[in-house]
Amino acid sequence: MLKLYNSLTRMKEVFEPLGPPFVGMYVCGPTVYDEPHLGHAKSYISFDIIVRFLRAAGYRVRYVQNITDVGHLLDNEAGEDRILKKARLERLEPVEVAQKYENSYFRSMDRLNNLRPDISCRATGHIPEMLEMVQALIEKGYAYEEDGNVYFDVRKFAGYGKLSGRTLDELREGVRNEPAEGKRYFADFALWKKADAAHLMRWRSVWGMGFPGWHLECSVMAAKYLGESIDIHGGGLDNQFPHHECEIAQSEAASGKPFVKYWIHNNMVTVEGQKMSKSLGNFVTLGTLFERFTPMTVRFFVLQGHYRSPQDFSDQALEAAGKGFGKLARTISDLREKISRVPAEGKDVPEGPWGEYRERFFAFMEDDFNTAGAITVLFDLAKRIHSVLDTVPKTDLIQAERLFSFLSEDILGFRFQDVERYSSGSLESDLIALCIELRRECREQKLWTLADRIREGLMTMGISLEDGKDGTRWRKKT
RNA sequence: GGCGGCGUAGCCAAGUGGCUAAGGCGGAGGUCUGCAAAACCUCUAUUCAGCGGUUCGAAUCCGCUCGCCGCCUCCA
Repeated sequence: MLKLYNSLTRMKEVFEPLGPPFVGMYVCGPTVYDEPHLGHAKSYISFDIIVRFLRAAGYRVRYVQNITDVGHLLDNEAGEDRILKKARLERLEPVEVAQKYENSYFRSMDRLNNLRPDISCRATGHIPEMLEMVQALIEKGYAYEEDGNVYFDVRKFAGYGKLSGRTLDELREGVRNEPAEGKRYFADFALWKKADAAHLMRWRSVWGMGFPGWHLECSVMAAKYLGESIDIHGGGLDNQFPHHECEIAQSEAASGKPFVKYWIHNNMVTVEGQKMSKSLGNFVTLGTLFERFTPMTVRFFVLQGHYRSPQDFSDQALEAAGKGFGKLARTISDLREKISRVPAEGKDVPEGPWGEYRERFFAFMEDDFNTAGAITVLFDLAKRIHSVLDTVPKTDLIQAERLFSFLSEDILGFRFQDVERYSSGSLESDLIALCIELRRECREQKLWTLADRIREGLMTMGISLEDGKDGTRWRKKT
């Protein structure tokens, strides 16, 4: 029985999808105006785990993620948005900026081994649908037009504030900026903004040339691909208000139906104890991070925390995570060597001698995706496997490999080939075999210094040697 | 200022009313080994920021204090 924390009710609830076995899940994607960073890693790994686990639990998930490639205003008076600003700075078309960073985003997500969404949809590809929703909201009396801008009238929507737990009065106290011209009420938000010719990304509408408000794309694309009521909507905690609050208002006002059954928000990251921001100069892109830590180390690190807890990225913590991950990687490597078998696709879930571990793993995952707890089961299993590696029947080891692979690769999304051997018969493996043979002869003649030089030399090339009873084995250093 | 969250060993971190407070990293000792590495075994928080309260019983609930963080119409 899967329980998950619903931000809407602020409680853990039993997961009961609207139309099992199907699950519709929408996750707010990136605004593609810059390189992906640490926050994206934590966020999208967290949601990847949710998709993977739901599938492992038997659900048929449709995972939709948007790409925000259109105009959201910066604070400045020029009315410039992030993408347009970047386009000006890099001397690119806005579409080129969006494409460039979308590519970069997916490259990084691929390296983290996050599954691609089933539908990746761009805001700019859904302008007609957005215009329809704005029109519908005006016709139903939830929105009004003022000089080419269209605003949502939050006082008409009774539930405004239910997600973030704020009342309009509380919101008013927190107001720091003067409301924009033309708004009837301070909390009203833009559905459509007019744009002059200097604004490169603009579209024709019955209210004149303009561009859509930020919140609109998610309401429209979620409805288009998942229906008016969806099971799960995910995103960063920083988007809970106002973005998701506004999505609810638009969608529910337009459809008259509940928009989302379960809201899931992941928490934020800090860097060496500080908020990550460009102004503090501690902004870490994934490209930079991957120069120092492997994507799997980052994935392991993220999963050792909980998605609803904040997480601090520090060198010390990442290094520790890398070592821990290496231990898991060696386990499956040892296991596969022992059973002379590469992992099969579509593996079964054994009920046999390892069933207890599977149950414990699932119990953690079913409790609001407690990946940290699930990983402890993996370590227990690894320890058990190593203890019995030379004593139990091969059939048991085959089952162990299937289970370990199912839990760690399929569900947690780890990828272990980094520590596996070069394919046999390759130049590398032949050369390494030669070194090992030469070292063996040195050792027979007790030429320890020379033998150690060979071992250390290989070590500096990232190859570690391990002497065992059955001879020397080697593997790529993790 | 308003709203919300967090504070668990040297580091990371799970646990949110009741057996001996998971696990990883690090550290100590041991088995194995020419030495290593890997693996395995043992040990490493009388205690969960502090103080007070509720309870037969609290890291877990309540109050206050201290510290840190997020949101308040850019942000995963």
